[in-house]
Amino acid sequence: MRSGRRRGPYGKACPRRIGRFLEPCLLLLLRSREVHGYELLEGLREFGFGENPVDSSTVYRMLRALEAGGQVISRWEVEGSGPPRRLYRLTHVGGQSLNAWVADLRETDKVLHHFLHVYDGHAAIEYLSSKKENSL
Amino acid sequence: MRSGRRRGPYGKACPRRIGRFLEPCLLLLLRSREVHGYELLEGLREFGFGENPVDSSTVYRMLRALEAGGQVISRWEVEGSGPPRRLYRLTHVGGQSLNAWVADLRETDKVLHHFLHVYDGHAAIEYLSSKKENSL
DNA sequence: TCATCTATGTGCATGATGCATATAGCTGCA
DNA sequence: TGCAGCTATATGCATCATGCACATAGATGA
Repeated sequence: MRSGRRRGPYGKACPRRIGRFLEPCLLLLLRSREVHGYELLEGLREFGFGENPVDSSTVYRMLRALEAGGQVISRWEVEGSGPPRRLYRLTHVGGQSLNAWVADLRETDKVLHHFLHVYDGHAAIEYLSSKKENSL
Repeated sequence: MRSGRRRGPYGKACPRRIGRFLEPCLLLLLRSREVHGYELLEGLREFGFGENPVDSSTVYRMLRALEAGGQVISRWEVEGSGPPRRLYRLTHVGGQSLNAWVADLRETDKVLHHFLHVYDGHAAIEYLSSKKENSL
């Protein structure tokens, strides 16, 4: 019980990830070139979506939402083998959004480090030292 | 637009936090002594819930859920001034849960660092180098 | 022909969380 | 005396992110 996955809010298993982490990962993967959704599913493995894979429907829906928000633009690629692919590329707005995400994620990183620092006993909990007189 | 908060999934604003980060924070704050909910609201400011405060209802509901799961135990404190307080303390199960959370959060930390590393251009995206022949 | 892989997409359910609101005791002020 | 405000806990409702089941459809190979 509780080994990498939680007794999930989502039926069987749910990874403990950063909230909406999928969005900045897609933006980052799209930064260098045009990619289609199915290929992004593979690229996401690199960012913690390997052990806890994200569902394909979530990726496709997120891509359509990003396009609706002007962060990416898509075009159909009908040539080549297999069913047609929708190729996405990042827009200027999407690049700015990625930058904003990164700024937030650096803050998240600080918070996470502080939490682990306190857990490891290297820092006291502030409200405890300021309210020590209450119960000690 | 998009400055620390998102055009929210939640009406006005929603912080980009670690998923369910509230739970391990409460467990960590309860590790050292008995605390009541209202006091935990103040202690949470230390863990990134200062700029984007968590709603009190969320904290109280989480505490009841933790108690239902045997991770904390509560008792009423009727003495003292003000309305009665429900004092919570960590159980052994809760301590184990905290340890499991920390293990997961260290993984989250690795993923986050990798993301920022790639963003800063210090690492290539793996699926790009392995599939270069596709479009380049 | 039929299974399988690639590729995209919709419908539905659930969990996490914010907002509004309720209750109630206590404090202090006018 | 009454009322505002603080402490403290709690419920109802709405919304968003996400997983699961399922649908569609071309290509490939047995």
